[in-house]
Amino acid sequence: MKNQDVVQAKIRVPQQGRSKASFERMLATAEQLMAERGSDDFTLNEVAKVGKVSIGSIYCRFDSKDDMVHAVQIRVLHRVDSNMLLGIAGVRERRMSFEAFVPAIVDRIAEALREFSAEMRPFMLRASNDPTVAALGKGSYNRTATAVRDAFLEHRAAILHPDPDRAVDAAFRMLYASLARYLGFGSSIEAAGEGDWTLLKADLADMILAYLHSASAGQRAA
Amino acid sequence: MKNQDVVQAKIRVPQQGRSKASFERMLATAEQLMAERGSDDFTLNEVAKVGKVSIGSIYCRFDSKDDMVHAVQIRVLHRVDSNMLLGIAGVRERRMSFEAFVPAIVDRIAEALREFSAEMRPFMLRASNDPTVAALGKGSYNRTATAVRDAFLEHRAAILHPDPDRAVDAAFRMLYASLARYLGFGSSIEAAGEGDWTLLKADLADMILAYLHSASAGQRAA
Amino acid sequence: MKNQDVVQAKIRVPQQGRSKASFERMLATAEQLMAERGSDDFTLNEVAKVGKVSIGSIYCRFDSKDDMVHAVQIRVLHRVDSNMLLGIAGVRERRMSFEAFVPAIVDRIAEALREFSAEMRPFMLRASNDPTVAALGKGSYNRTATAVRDAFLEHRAAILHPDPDRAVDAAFRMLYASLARYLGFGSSIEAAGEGDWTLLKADLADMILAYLHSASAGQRAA
Amino acid sequence: MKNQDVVQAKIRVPQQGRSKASFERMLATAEQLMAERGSDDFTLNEVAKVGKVSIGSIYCRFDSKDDMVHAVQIRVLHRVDSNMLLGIAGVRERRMSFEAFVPAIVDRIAEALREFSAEMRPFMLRASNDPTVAALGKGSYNRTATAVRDAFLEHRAAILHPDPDRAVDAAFRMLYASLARYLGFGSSIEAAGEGDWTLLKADLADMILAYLHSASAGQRAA
DNA sequence: TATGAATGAGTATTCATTCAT
DNA sequence: GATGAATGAATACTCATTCAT
Repeated sequence: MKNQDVVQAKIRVPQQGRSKASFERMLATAEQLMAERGSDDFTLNEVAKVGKVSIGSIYCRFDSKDDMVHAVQIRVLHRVDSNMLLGIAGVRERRMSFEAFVPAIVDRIAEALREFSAEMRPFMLRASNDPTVAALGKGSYNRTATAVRDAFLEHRAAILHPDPDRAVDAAFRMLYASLARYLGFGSSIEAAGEGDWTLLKADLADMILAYLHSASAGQRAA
Repeated sequence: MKNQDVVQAKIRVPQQGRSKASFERMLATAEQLMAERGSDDFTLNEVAKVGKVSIGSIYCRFDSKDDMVHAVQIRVLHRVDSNMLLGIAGVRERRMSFEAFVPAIVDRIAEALREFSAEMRPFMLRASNDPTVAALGKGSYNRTATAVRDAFLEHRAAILHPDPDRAVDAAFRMLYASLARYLGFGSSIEAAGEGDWTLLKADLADMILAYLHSASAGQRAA
Repeated sequence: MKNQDVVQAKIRVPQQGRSKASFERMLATAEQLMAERGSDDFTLNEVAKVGKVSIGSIYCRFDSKDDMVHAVQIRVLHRVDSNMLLGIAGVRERRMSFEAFVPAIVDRIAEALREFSAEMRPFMLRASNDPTVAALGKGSYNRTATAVRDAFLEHRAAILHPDPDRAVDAAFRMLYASLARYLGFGSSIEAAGEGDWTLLKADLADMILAYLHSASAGQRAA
Repeated sequence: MKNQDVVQAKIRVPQQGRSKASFERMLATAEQLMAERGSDDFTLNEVAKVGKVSIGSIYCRFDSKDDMVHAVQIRVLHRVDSNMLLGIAGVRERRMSFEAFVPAIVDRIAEALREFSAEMRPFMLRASNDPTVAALGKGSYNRTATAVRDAFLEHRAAILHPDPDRAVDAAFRMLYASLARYLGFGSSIEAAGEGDWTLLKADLADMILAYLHSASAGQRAA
């Protein structure tokens, strides 16, 4: 939240029709170029040309290319967040048994990430060198993490693990890391796309279920 | 294996003392610059200056900057591989119970990656845009994966999961993804370093143990 | 004609005053540097410095140094062509006897080439390695060749050679080669400037006259 | 003659077997590379690699790359000169009528140039920027010119032109320029290779014959 | 004498950013 | 506000020449 404010302060969002339209075109074009290339190496001249806006207009809205990238990221994360949060809420509403809930929510999270993987990848890579991108990404991650935690804890009774809160967090973190890696979000990308997506989701659900069901765990924890 | 040969063909490795020393200095300098910055955006003039070699000397050894980066990666992966494989072998030799073995090997893998995380990170990021880097990284990953699989399957009797081979693969993949993410290997880096390293290792060991012990899994597999 | 279009497509010609002026300065500077050196080995930094434009401005107009060279060539050839074609038309209008016409047109062609020899030389040399330069040069050559042929064939009655069309072509080719060589257009340049220009023109006129007047020729033709 | 001496002073020609062989290999390799590329843009590293000599050896023999190019040129011109002079002598010995002699000597000169066109072209182009190359070329040209003049003047009686010496010079110059241009020796190369070689030779012979036979010429001379 | 590794000035080209219109 | 031409620092790469061994 706070981060978005920091970023938005550097961006001049127009209210009027014509300006608004060209502002949207800038952001959409930059997003498209990044998604196509899988990285942030687009030039502002490309945005100007493809988006039919002038370089000057871009600098009229943003103080720098970095600010533009951040604005695009915010745009993308808005979509990711609503898709993700709505999806999680949808699963929650189905009021399934824990054994049915786990694969369902794993699937929901996996599909939400997959749907936006092309748009998110450039930011994942950039995050290592750009603290603002990292912070914005972390914000989105946290929103999802919270929603997932709440959904899991509705099934607190079914979780045999001695420390349910911590176990749910660990499970989500593992889930997110595994999905992100498969989707090629930069990490150890060499293995991206390897294996079968459906099997991956099944295995991850199995793991989470086994982990949260296991009563013996936690003994070894520090 | 084959990939390393392909790459090494593009590099002229000197045998004699003086040349060898300056060749090493080039690679060490490039590695250092990349590790410091966390990315591959160093310039050859920097390498020349810091490493006290001339631009010409660099081009005497490598056909391009890309080839130099690949040579650095090979150098790093050699160290990673020996550390990792020796570590895994060391754990195997201790002939522990499965319950002791799992945290031990998790710890070993985690520490091997952590030791080289600064050196590996730039290549993880570059892999998305450079197929050679991706292939070299995959080679290293596969060598570790094989050693880990073999070590786990020595405990085949303790694995209740209906398909031990697949389960071990899935567990390793999950483990690697989680560690890589924590170490900031590009993937969803926004969460890198979050949480406690010791706790993470414990949780991952718990998950793997619970997963491989669980007999009910696999029912959902395709 | 077509070649010029192809080349001009790669060049962004400004229309407005200020831009136009700096664009002209680039071309004029490049032309001047080439003419001074007698070859195409100028650098873009020289053009930038001497022409008081920035490197970036140059790349704003041309995609590459090659494209700039081609643009300069087109500029030079425009001047050569108009001078040449007007000169030939001027000779034609004087409606002289064939014996007066031949030295007159030889002189006209010779002087047109001589006037632009410094500007043309760099392109003559570059033509061997640059197909676009060769094609542009050929275009200009052909325009002159056609005009010359037409002018000679107005005197068809005076040409005793059994195949007037072929003879006129051969005569023009010989004339062009001899003048180009004298002017140092690369060919066997070692002899450039040797002898007297006025005498050369007289001798060439004599040769052409003798050749076109000779009725016995062509017997040996294949 | 004098020029060759000047050049040879900068070259250290070895006398002993092994050195001599590698010296020859340098020159032959450089010549081959130039003939293949049609220009002088080879690198000394290429000569070292292809010719299996070391860079150091090259600089042991020559003070600079330029000196090496000049040595190659001398080597080529030796071959051109002997071929040309022997050919001309051969034609002379056949003691033909003037009408048979002219096409015969034109053919001889044309074929001699054609045989060595690939080897000579790089030097023709370089002559514009390298006075030594120009001077060496001029020496060779002059040796041929003298031999040709002498051969023609054996037929002095058949030459009706009022100034036979000057006419023969002019005819040779025109002949050489036309052949050089056809063979692509840099000059107005755009037209190189255009038309038919056999027809070109026939036309040139016709022109020379007509010119030397014509009694009316010279009236217009200054 | 022979070797070939090392040198480094020099080149074309890119691109975020500025600013006159 | 809007435009897009202009800027110029920065970068990968070349190659004749030197010199330690």
